[in-house]
Amino acid sequence: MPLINELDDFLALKDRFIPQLSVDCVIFGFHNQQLKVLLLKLKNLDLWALPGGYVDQSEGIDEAAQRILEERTGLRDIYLEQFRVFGSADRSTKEFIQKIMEVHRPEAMNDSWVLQRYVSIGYYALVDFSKVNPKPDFLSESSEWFEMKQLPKLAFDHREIIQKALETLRITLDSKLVGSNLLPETFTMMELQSLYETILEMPLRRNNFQRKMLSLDILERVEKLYTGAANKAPYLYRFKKS
Amino acid sequence: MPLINELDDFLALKDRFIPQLSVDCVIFGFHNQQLKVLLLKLKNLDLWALPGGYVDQSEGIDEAAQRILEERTGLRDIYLEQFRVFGSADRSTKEFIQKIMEVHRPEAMNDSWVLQRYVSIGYYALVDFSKVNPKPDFLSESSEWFEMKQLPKLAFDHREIIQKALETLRITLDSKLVGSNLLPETFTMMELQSLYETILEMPLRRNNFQRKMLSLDILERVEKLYTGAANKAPYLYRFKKS
DNA sequence: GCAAAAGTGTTCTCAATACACCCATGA
DNA sequence: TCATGGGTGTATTGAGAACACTTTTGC
Repeated sequence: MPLINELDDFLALKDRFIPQLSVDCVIFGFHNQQLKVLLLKLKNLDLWALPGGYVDQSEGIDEAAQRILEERTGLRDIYLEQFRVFGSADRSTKEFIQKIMEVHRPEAMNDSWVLQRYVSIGYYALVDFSKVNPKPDFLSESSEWFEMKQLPKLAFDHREIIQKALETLRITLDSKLVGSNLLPETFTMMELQSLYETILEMPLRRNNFQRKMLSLDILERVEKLYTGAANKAPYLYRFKKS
Repeated sequence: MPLINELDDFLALKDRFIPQLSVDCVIFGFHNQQLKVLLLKLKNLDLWALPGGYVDQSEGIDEAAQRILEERTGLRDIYLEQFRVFGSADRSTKEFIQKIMEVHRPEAMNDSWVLQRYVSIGYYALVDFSKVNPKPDFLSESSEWFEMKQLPKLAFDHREIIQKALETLRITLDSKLVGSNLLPETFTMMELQSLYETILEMPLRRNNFQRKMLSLDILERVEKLYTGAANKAPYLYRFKKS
């Protein structure tokens, strides 16, 4: 069984990683006017989890997060932001790891290094939904996008981590040019506004939003987009390089 | 020699702590119109360092930071904020720890757990300067306040950590009621303004500053302060409880 | 009374808001 | 030509900046 081999191989890597330290990534995407998060379905369990991993002894924590992201999405040089460390004494990681290991290798459970208490560094990532090619890791059977509003049953304290990531995203929304990472190359003003409304969870005024965005001098107009609808064709925009 | 015993005792604590994870605290105080940072002078070295420590297996990271702060300042329930993790692969911790250990126990150097690579969680703390009773730890011979503008030679990447802490403090200045932690119980408007000017490193207009602070509805006037100077006596203010 | 610093009033500016209008598109 | 949604013009509001003025204190 390849599954067991993979787990054994992984458990043998103990010395490669910094012990009791993990990285969890909240990967945000935007699709169909919805803010989405990429989650992994744990094998044989009715539980989902954030993409995560460990920090190799020879790599920095940011590189570890980039590597984990690349492994789960196929994308390089993703926009990434460290936002908080989760390290309270009563983080319920052990119970979940036990559950996971029971499914795979009950006999290896007692002395494994993964059963220790963990401190986890939270990162959030912004990706172009359409470019992501989700890949589950060896502990999970699938990888799917979920709407922020309809998250499934989550393992560990991952619901809290997602919540904190979203709060951070909201606070830094204006200063971080979030759109340039979450939207495709070109987009309409309505899509950009919809993104902001979704993140902030509040309606914005169409005309004022447009004026404000244009006044920031970060967008340039491309051609018009003819959808076939019986109304004025909107311009497509793109973020300026510089 | 008590010094050596203390170090040996400490090195024997290996299993109590989460390995390769440390906490560094940037303790800000305000005195004589100056923003200050509390630093420790490493024994027999011309180097200063931030108060720091390790996370006990049974405590959360926030509690660890609180414990470290209490040990170095004598104060409980300090205002504390996690601001960033420092974990790049090339953090120059090993060289410094070697220097420190050479001074104390050159023969214990090779296999010690403190010589490993470390990931450090940065916290900043805001304290009432006048209430702090600085105490050095067993690796340091003294504990002193330094002006932000005149920091001494610092070990590790502690200069960078202090810099990042200050940047975070600046950004969150308006939303965090910084004054209520850095100033004594009562203070003049001029002192509050001076604090803001020091943190922001920019002059503010006296009259506009006063109006803005009063309009926030977080201050209450106490009695006037008669200094003996030949001018109008300023009111003393205090932060409202609520 | 005078200098010095505290406190208040008033205008100006600019950006965010709100409301209104014009433009393009396909049926 | 009409409904629909995109784009722009303009009045209003409010916070912050800039300037001026009044008040209090000890000499």
